[in-house]
Amino acid sequence: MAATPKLTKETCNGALAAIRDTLYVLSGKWKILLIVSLREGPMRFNELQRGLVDITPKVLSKELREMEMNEFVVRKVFNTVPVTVTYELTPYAATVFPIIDSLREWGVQHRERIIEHIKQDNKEAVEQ
Amino acid sequence: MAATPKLTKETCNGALAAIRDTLYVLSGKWKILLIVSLREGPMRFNELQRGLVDITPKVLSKELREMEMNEFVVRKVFNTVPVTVTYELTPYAATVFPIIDSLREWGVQHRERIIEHIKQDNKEAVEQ
DNA sequence: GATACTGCTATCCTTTGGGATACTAATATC
DNA sequence: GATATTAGTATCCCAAAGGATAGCAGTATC
Repeated sequence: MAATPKLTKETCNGALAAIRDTLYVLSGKWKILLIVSLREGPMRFNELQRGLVDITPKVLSKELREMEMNEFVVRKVFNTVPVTVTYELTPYAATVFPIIDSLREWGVQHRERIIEHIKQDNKEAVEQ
Repeated sequence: MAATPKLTKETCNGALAAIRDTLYVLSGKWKILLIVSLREGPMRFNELQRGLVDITPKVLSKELREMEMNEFVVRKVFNTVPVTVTYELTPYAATVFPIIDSLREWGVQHRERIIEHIKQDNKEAVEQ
């Protein structure tokens, strides 16, 4: 685990470039959410679609194709009737878990903070 | 620091919601990059614009306004001639540093991996 | 023969994020 | 009086992301 470098103009520019790279690969509304879903295990196309309410097949298929190209998922076709296709995470996808976990943790705490704010506001409103 | 919960359907849905929240707050092309820039210290509008090449004043001003609303930055106006305005991170902004660091680290390693791939490809091409 | 299931693709359309360019007020400096 | 500086705003515009809807191939089941 690399330590956070001291922040100078140069390391800042390096950080900006690295972060741009990451955001580019994980771009779009769905890729991160798909990885989260697939952490439960391999899933079929329709399962993924039902899990992520509101994603249309067109978009789902596009995102999955991009994730295949980036070696995040492997697509496996099974000779059943009707065919089943599963998508599963690669070991490389596991390298983004730290990102996902930090996003999740922050989201949880952010929501708690918002709720606290609302409680505060209500209290102040009653006191007046 | 919360441990990563075991992944079940329920925790997965909770994770999805939390991550959606986070992505919503950090949405847009620039907010994360602005936080990275401001980690060096308070900066003025034009400094930020020059630092993030290609951001237009319209977009910069919009992003900064949203970040102010989310309590990520504080805007300070100084009575100089001409006026100077600085933006600086709040303590709350520091809570997203773990996200930023994970994005940066992944980006660095991803780039190294890509370069390795290219080297491999060249080697194989020569061997044939 | 109609319907259902799988995993998609095709077409069309809308939204919106964000870029380009120009412009403002207020003062100081040349 | 022209120009530069600050921190923006105003207006227009465009490309891309993504949603809505329909449909297809292949087989099984009712």
